[in-house]
Amino acid sequence: MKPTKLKSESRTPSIIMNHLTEDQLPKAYDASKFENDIYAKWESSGAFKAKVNPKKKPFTVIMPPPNATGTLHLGHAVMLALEDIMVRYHRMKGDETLWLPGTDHAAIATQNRVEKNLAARNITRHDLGREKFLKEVEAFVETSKTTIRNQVRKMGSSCDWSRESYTLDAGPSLAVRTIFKSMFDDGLIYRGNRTVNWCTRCQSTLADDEVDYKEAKGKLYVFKYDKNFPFEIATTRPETKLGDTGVAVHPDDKRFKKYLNKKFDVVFAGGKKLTIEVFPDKSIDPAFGTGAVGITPAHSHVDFEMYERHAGSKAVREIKNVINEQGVVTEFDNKSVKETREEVVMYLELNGLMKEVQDITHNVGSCYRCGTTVEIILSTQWFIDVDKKIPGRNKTLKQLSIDAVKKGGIEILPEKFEKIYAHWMGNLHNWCISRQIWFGHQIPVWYCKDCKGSPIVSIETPSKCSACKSKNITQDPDVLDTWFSAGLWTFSTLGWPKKTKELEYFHPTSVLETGYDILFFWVARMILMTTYALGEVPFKTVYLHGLIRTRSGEKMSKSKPDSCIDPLDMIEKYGADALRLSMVIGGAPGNDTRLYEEKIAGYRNFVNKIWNASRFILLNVSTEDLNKKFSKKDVTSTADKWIMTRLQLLIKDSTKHIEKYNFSEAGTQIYDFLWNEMCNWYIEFSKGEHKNPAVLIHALKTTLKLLHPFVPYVTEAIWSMLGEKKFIMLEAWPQYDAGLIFNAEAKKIEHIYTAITSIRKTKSEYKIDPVKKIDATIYGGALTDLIWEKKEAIMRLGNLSNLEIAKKGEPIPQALKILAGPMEIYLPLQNMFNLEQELERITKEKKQISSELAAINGRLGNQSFVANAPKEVVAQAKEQAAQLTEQLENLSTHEKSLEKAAKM
RNA sequence: GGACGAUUAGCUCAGUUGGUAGAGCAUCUCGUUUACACCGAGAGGGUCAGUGGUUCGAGUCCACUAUCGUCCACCA
Repeated sequence: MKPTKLKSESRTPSIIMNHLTEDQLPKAYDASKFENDIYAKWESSGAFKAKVNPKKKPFTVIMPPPNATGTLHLGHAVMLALEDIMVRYHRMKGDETLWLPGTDHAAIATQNRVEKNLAARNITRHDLGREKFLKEVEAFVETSKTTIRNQVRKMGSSCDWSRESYTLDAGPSLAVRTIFKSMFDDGLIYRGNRTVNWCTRCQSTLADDEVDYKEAKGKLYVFKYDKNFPFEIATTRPETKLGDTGVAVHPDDKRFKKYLNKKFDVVFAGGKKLTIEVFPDKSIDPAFGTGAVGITPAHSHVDFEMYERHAGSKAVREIKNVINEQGVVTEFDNKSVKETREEVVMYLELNGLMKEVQDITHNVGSCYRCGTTVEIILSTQWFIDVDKKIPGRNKTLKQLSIDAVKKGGIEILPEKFEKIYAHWMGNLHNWCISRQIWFGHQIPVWYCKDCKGSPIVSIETPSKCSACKSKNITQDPDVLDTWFSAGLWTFSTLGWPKKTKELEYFHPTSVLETGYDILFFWVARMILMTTYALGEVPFKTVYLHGLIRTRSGEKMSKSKPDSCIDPLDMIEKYGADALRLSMVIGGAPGNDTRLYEEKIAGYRNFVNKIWNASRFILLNVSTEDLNKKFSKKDVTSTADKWIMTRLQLLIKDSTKHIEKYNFSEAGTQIYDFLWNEMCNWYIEFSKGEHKNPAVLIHALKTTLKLLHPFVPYVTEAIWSMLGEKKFIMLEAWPQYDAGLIFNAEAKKIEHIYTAITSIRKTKSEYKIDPVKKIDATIYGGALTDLIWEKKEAIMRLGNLSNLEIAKKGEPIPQALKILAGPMEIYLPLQNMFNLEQELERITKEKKQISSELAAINGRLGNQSFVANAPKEVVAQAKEQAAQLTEQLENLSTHEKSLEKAAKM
């Protein structure tokens, strides 16, 4: 980026560095006047763009693509804030930094949304037909994408828009078909007739982790199929019993031994004839229910697995759906599940077959997209087999995915999620990837209507059947699970399956940052798909952030408008910088954080503080000062040395914390430095005789750079006012400089601060009007020279009318005496002096010091402590004890002299 | 049922190799002195959930208990 480019695009507020007056610099920073302009300048300058640059180290973040369903919420906002911090930091550090934005088509979610919109017009997707419906969806997605893009910009996200991607784009779609074919050829993708989770509203399958289990009250029915059946079974779903093929019991359960492997022909509700074979299975708990379980292989995953285990047994070989895709019980009266259940129960009761009905609570599965109760039905679907060895690799997909994390290729932060990941991955079985909706990547499989041979799996649309050459072929109508394409996201966005330079340079990506709630849905799928496709990890680090909750700890939800915060409202009201800080500071990685408006307002105040610190400096330095290059020689006074020392430590610590992903800690430290050390002390010092423009400017500029990843807008706004031609976002990250560390001076100046604080505190204790100036005398000891140097500041900040300074001297009667490090401070209060009050104050202080001293002496008296503790800890304790002892003696002397004076 | 996390000031939360507790907000007192009232100065407020252990020393490590929460499993 050439700095000269800036001028031609000057659309920012017309703030010119020279001749600044107070009128031109408003007292309060108004974010809304700056943010959009600054973003436009950044973007049009090309500063966000990354290119393959072998001379630099790449730093790559692929943005988790927001769903194409609509608007940005706080979950996106926190993600964008954290990623932008990482990205801006690395860019400043000099890495070639790519942050690639995109959108996810979110198959079911988006289709549902559009269907809902159509319903308002009384149209169903079937009225339109597949082609027209998809056009509706595409139109909707285009609008959503525009909305999302603008919202991502609002947050200040420095992502490379030239590489924006969408899961249904040609590139990612080709990647999807390529992987599908490859996995099919490897035997990892297969078509099978198995039980699946079925949403009767979405009319589609759901993967196991797309089912939410909610606790619900239900009934456990204990009954016999008919009078001839020898014992009772128990179920919560009597209507599914119409599909029973057997009864399983524990092989060692004596009660049922005599019935084992026997067949019973029974007549069940509605005259339904069933053949029930009693067979053994070790998974049955004899203590639960009746110890006998009716097996319904078509409507229970567990029963289906039992079917697979006992595939040789006639009892469980026949499988039939009794519930269809609409949730209608076809093997009864074609009524709903609920109605059928009632009728079956009534039948059992009327015929004396029901032994008892117990109230229980159990978990009921529901669709994570629409909340409808999920039915388990038998269906022919496409699956990924994670337990099959990959040809030529001698490992299963599951093993590959577990090893990627366990063997250290991928680090998950916070670490606790590594265990959770491993556990989940270990339990993964078949991943059902076909969905019976229209929107998404249509499965690249064609069937020949003439020869009915094997399905044709192809990357490109075939024109004829590969077996019989018939042109009478049709594509599988289903689409793929949205997470299938999302799983390819780190590399499908970089051009794969082509061997692009980008892929080689930017992949594996550096960090994947996302909410822990999609660890399984997405992160796990990415690891699985990427290690399979590329033989390398998709990312080196996974950073998981927590959920943003309301003040009372609930999940943010649009149905609760009172506590639900809209990020765009907050940006408008307080600015993006404030919103970013409110989500980043004050929480630990992976922990949920509560957000509420006062918090955001608090960080708005901080942003304003940055503005005003800068404002002070701008109004108190000259153009020449701003143009001058900082040199170490400019650091002259003790206060200068102090602030420089503190600044170096800040650079060191905050950088360390950012490197370790402790953004909250880094942000807090910079916040404290700016507000407390810069503003409350150094700038206050600078108001008098102690102004040093070079150091003020250098400290400000360095702090702004450290702040920039957190609050990009306000720092950029100020940067241009400081006469800088280049963007702050392109400045180099500050480096720790040991040459600017002045430990001795820094320590000395802190004694001066203690002195000022003690004077203020004592005046306050004595209820002296702060406006009223009083006299003071300081016996400075070793600090006497420094006190002379800072006399003006001490007087101004302590609000003194006169200050006498001496190295040491006689106690002053009728005066308050304060101890501040090695200094003795006397405040002669003349007529305000109250002996009793002063003696009381001294007693109180002595008591406090004594107890502190006792604690330290206790430790020092402990031989084990002295022998075992590190010597610097012991030395520190000794020094502290000496200091406290001295203070105590000093106070006692003072006390005695007061008493003596009183007697006279 | 299994696993994990949390419990620190009135509220929201920090506290990263164990060295003797912090921030913001809120509260109280005072104050518009050449950036900022979206401010400044000062104050009060915590036996760090409980019990025990390791240690010279524990908010921090270990064990158990209590309460709350999350995830996984799904007993029909």
